[in-house]
Parts: sequence; C-alpha cells; structure tokens
Amino acid sequence: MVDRSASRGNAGYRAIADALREEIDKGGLPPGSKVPSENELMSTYGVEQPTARRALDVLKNEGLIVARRGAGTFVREFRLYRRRSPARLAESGWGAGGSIWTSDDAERHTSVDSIEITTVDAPDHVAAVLELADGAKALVRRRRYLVDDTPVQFATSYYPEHLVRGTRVAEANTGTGGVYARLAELGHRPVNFREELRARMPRDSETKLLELAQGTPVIMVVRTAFTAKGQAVEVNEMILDASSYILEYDFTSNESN
Amino acid sequence: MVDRSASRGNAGYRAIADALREEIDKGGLPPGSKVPSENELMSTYGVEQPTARRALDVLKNEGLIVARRGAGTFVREFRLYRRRSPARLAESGWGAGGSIWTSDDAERHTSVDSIEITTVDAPDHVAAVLELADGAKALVRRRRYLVDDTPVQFATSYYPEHLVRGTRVAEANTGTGGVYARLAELGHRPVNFREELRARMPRDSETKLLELAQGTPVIMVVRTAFTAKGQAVEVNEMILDASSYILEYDFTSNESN
DNA sequence: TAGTGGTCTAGACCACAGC
DNA sequence: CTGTGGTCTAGACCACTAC
Repeated sequence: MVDRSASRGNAGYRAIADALREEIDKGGLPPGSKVPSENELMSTYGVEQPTARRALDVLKNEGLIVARRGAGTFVREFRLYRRRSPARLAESGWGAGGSIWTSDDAERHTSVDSIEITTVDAPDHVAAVLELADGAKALVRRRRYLVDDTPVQFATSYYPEHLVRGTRVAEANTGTGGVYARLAELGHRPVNFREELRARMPRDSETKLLELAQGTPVIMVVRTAFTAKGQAVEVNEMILDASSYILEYDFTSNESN
Repeated sequence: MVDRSASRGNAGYRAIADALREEIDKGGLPPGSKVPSENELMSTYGVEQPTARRALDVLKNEGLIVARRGAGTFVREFRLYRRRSPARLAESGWGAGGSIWTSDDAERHTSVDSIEITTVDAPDHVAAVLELADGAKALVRRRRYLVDDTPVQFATSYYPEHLVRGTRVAEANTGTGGVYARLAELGHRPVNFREELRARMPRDSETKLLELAQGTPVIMVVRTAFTAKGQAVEVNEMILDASSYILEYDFTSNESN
C-alpha cells in the first residue's frame, strides 16, 4: 500500500480533470487564463507527473484547454464565424436578430489562399453524383479560406470537365458572380442545392491544413448543385474547423418535422 | 543511452499511431476487426506498455477505434442515420438519389424515451429569442431519441408558457401532427424556421446520456420556429451523436454562393 | 537559468471478458 | 485462469518559453 495522502489527498486523473472542468464551467478559470501547471497539480493532488498530465490530456481532447510548451496551459478562447446558407433568405430578414449564438458582428477579414486547379479522375462517389461516364474527367478547384489570417476551411469543388473546359471556371479568377454565374452563362444555371453534413475528428492532414488544436472536430459539408433539369453540375466538399463556425440554415415550410 | 532496437526498431507513440491509422485507412484493418493488443505493440515496436497504450489513445481520440476491456481493441463501425431538414423538399424529389453518403435505406426502428415536461425560468439566451418578459416562464419538453435502441439525440424544447398553458403541448402525447399542429390551432402556426449548428466535443453529461465512445463529437442543432408575424414560438436545442448522423439541407435559390 | 509541457522506461496492481 | 485494457508510481531526459 502506498501513502497517497498529500495536500488534497488521492485522486485519479479523471477526478482531477473533473475538478478543473468544473472550475472552467463555473467561470473560475475564464477563457485565456492559465490553468495549474503539471507541477502544481502534482503537489495539490499528491500524484506523479504522468497522472497530472493525463488529467490535462482529458481536457485537451475535450477542446477546453490548449498547452503551449514552455509557457503553460490555458483555457481555450473561441471566435465564431457565421455561415448562412440560403444567404438570400437570411438577408431578407424575417426573425432577424433572433439568433441563439452571437458571432462577431464586426467585419472580419476573410481571404482565400492557395487556389489549385487540376483535372483528375473523380473519386467514385463524386463521379456517380456528377454522372460522369467511365473515363470522363473532373475539373477540381481546391482552396483554403482564412478569417483574420487563420485558416478555417478547406474546400474542394468538382465539375464535369467537358462542361467547363476552356472557360473561366478553369481559371483562378472566375470573374464577377463566380463559378455559378459562369455555369449559368454556359446554360447550366444551378438552382437547387443539397448540403450534406457530418462532424468527426480530423484526419492528420486536416489537422495540419487547418492548424487545429487538439480536441477540435471538423464539419464536413458537401454541397451538390443541380440545374433545373436535375443535373448535378458541382460537388463541393468543404472541411470546416468546427471551433470557428456556426452554420445557419433558414427555411420556410408549411409542414415540417 | 538505451537500446531501442527491437523487432521493428524504435518508434514513438505517434509513429505507432500513424502506422496503425494508415493500416486502417488502407483497408488492412476493416471496420470491426481487432487491432494489435498493447502486448503485441510492445514486442512489435520495442516499447513499454504505457507507450503502446498512448498510441492507441491517439486513435481512440480520433474516433477510429474502440476498446473493450478484457476483449481487445477494435476498428470502429458506423451506422449513419439521415436527418432531412425541410423534409417536404427532400420528399418532392429533385435530384433524388444524388447523395454523397449512403445511409441505411432499410427502415430502422426509431423511438423516443424519457419524455420530461417541466416549467422553468428559461436560460437567458432562450428567453431573449422567445421575447419572454421578466419572470415569464417557459414550458420545457425534454426527450431522448433512439435508433435501433441506441440513443442518438437528446432534445430540449422551450415554449412561452403563457401560450401553451393547459394545452396538449404540455402533455406527453401531443396528438396527431405534434406540437406544431397544436400551435397552429392556437393561432401560432410556425412557418419560418432557423437552424443554427455547431460541432464540439461532448460534455461529460452528454457522453453518458448518448453513450458516446471516446473521440465522438456532438452536433448542436438549435431550431427556432417563427410565426408569419415573426414571433418565435419554439426554441429546440438538440444534441446529436455526430457518429450517427448525416444532416441534409435542401434548398432552392436564384443567387447563392 | 528556471519553469513548463512532451516523451519514455520499468515495473506494479486492478477490473473485466472469454474460455 | 489467461489475456486484455485501465490506472498509477518513480524517475529520467528533452524541447521550448520567458525572464
């Protein structure tokens, strides 16, 4: 038997994590503040360093704290950016103002970097939706979105190559109105949209691309754009940093749910 | 210096995790299959047990594997359930079939348990949206949704208490057409809807309620229902097991990005 | 230089599943 | 009973930050 009676007695790493979490929830440790170091936890709870560390690991994986080597561990701060989907509805303003979460109303600087345009064999699930014949190619546009110079989204769009060959859709600058305006000019105006969403923990490559902190999920949004005839002309796979986004969908209905 | 030259030489826990992840991605370890035990990893990579364990912890936190004490650690299997939001649109079928992810098309058994109805002071952010005067109460309906007997969602709905007092909205069984039909009869038909979404790692209570595996995010969906006059008559906060859901939003637009 | 987080060894004990 | 995952001690070394 081992003597575990230190300052605050014996405690497992889960109990330590619970205590810290409660302190954070309660506001005793506000966002940005420093949480006790491993050394402090060791003496406070009478545990060894690996145990103190594991307690902090729990909260890191919950996305509540971030560690900065040499500096300390801190309660995480969030800045949320709102993405409105059928943008036209939201702007026309019924129920405007009645939002549950607040996002930065002040304008934030958004930009795009690293546009990359290639022609590839589309992945099977994309080829099926775009109804690409065997061997038909897809034009791919990849780009990363930044808000206030931090990456928040990585998007990959697929188009049937034979529809957009030699047009501005295949250029970095697609002109006013963007890709959808160009598709409309080509006789393939997108009018119906489907967005499918999932959330999951990121792959390693996504963690690097979006510079994600531990414990940050990603939201996958796949938008498919259809013409009036029902033909899919775009599949856009977006990977969003879940800690940076609120997604908003507005719709009108007679019977719903 | 320590001799780390075992079977496959020295490797940090990250390298071991990377190797296993690659094996999973590549299909060498299909969903449901058993991943090497801690003992096997120790001899394969020439590390001690805590190091082998940490490698597995990485993948658990990524939601790729689940451990069953005494039995082993296994590659995770997913069963996705599709939630369509403006349901009427999806059913009317433009672009039907062109979905990126497949969900179980076979009927699955869905049910609700533990309905709980109370009257409370609404949280501030809800009171603001429902425009509740100081001291005005809210009726709260809480329930948990199951699919094939596993919990997938926990929902909390708020209504202005003075609107629904003494009606079937305050009863467990709300009758055909549900709450929205009752609200319509009361002269408060909801016609416009806003859904706001976030994804994050679960709180401890949510992990228990939804029986979430490690590395499983939750999706918070907050639906606000507005009458034609723009009054909010319901706020419904849903917590979804992200590993069980695909969310789908269909909409029509003339200009949309 | 002192303090902080990050990694690892070496060895121990416990709880649980499956045979 | 054996093997598996889960927890913990005790002590070491490294990499980085802030002063």
